[in-house]
Amino acid sequence: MIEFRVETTSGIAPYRQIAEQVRHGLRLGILDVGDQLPTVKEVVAMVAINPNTVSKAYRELELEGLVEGRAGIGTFVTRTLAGPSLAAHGELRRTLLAWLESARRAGLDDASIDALVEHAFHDARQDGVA
Amino acid sequence: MIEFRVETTSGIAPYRQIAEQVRHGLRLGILDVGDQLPTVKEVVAMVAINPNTVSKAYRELELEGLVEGRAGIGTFVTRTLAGPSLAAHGELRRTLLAWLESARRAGLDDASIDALVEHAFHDARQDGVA
Amino acid sequence: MIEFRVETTSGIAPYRQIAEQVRHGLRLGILDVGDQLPTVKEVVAMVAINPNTVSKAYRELELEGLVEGRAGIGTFVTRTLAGPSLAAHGELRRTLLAWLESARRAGLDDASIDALVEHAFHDARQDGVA
Amino acid sequence: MIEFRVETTSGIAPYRQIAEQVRHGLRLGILDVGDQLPTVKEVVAMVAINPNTVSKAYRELELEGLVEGRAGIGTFVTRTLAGPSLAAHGELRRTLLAWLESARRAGLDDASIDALVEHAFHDARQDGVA
DNA sequence: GTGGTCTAGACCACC
DNA sequence: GTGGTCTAGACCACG
Repeated sequence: MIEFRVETTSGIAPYRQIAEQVRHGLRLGILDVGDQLPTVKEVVAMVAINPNTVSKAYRELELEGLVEGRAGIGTFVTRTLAGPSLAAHGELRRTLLAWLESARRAGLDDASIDALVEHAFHDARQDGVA
Repeated sequence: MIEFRVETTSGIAPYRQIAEQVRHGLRLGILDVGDQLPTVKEVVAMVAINPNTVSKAYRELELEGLVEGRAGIGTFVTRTLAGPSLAAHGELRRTLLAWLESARRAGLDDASIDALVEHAFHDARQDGVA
Repeated sequence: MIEFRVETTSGIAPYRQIAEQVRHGLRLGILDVGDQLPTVKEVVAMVAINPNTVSKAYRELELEGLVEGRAGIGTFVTRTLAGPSLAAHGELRRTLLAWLESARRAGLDDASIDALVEHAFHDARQDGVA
Repeated sequence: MIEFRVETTSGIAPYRQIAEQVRHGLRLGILDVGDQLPTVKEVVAMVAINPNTVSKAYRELELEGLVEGRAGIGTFVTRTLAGPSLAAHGELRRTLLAWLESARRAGLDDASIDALVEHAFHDARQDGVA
């Protein structure tokens, strides 16, 4: 069962965080077609937010055609976002974690790592576009 | 001169995006003590947002003691966030860009890369905490 | 300015009725790119429903990429659904109204006309599919 | 035997869709006094919904005095909604299908046809009322 | 003032 | 019990 976390200090609307975490799960193969999402009540118990906020996230995913709510049963995945590249994730993940470890050893804290990553990715995308 | 970008679709308040980009610049050594931030007018010309929004971002940074507004002149950096680890950034950045390149070659699109990175980092932090 | 109507007896959720009427307007050329939708408050004054219900309709349209809400200004059309067939609408509309008139003269009430239309259209779609 | 269809995406409660389709049948002469409706089990096999939902639709029709449930046997039509205009339906239907065909030839898709029909009918009723 | 979001509580439809 | 919807009231970000 996928687990949700909500950072109230991030400035990102909780319903967006929930929806994004589902999309990430679909992309990483953690969630697959037919899987059931936690019920609204279960999410509420998990992260202490209002049921309507969870419903809003699920409704948005439903409009995107990713999940389907079935009254009285729950909400289920109807489409995955995982591509053929999924097989490569394991190796990439290992390399990335190794990089993270080296950054930590070099004395970078989480905020610095975030800054470095976001900056590098932004530049790379610019290059890709150019 | 630091450049700002604002993603209106991200769901993050524009003033937060501006402030965060300044903090990143301070952390990465792109901005240093004494440097002048773009004036409100310059930012407005750069990213097409309301001047009040820019002022709000600068005010927040001033409250954090990172910058100082001098009436009629501009806003200046008073404190940096770059640590001793700054020297290691160049090498880390190169390795990270290489990783990014390998992810692209493996067929991952931006969204998948985001998902992978966020997931790996979250796990790593959990481990660190544990 | 497009006008909304909400039938509370139809069994269709009001927010769906609002959204559908906007889509129809986009399809019939009544609404075009750049046009402003009524503000939430104006709609509330028009049809006496809760502001949140209107927001829900507009948000759904925004997720579909049809409109864009700009804080402090209003909600604006960003994409039309009108196709090249738009030019033919005038003539088709006239013929359809003539048919309606003949049905009325033959003694059909609104309910019978609805039944006849829905039945004919359903059959026609089946044939089209087959 | 009348056939039912249920659109789960329409936002209309399934029990309303079933009941409405029976009323349409009564209006178009497809169902007549004495005819038996499909049993709940048959409907369930036809459209894959919960038996309770079918029962609710039949109960509503019974309250309207249109059908009568006979325990252990089935549900039977007790009143028709077809008027004297029924004789004219054939010709009207043919003309309507011809109109539909011309709309298709003009390049309109189903959604555009829906928009045009609903808009024209709404206007016509307004005129009639006025 | 406008849209965006969250909370709280309620009712309905479906299983 | 589960999701879907509406109402009411509140706060925030933006212009």
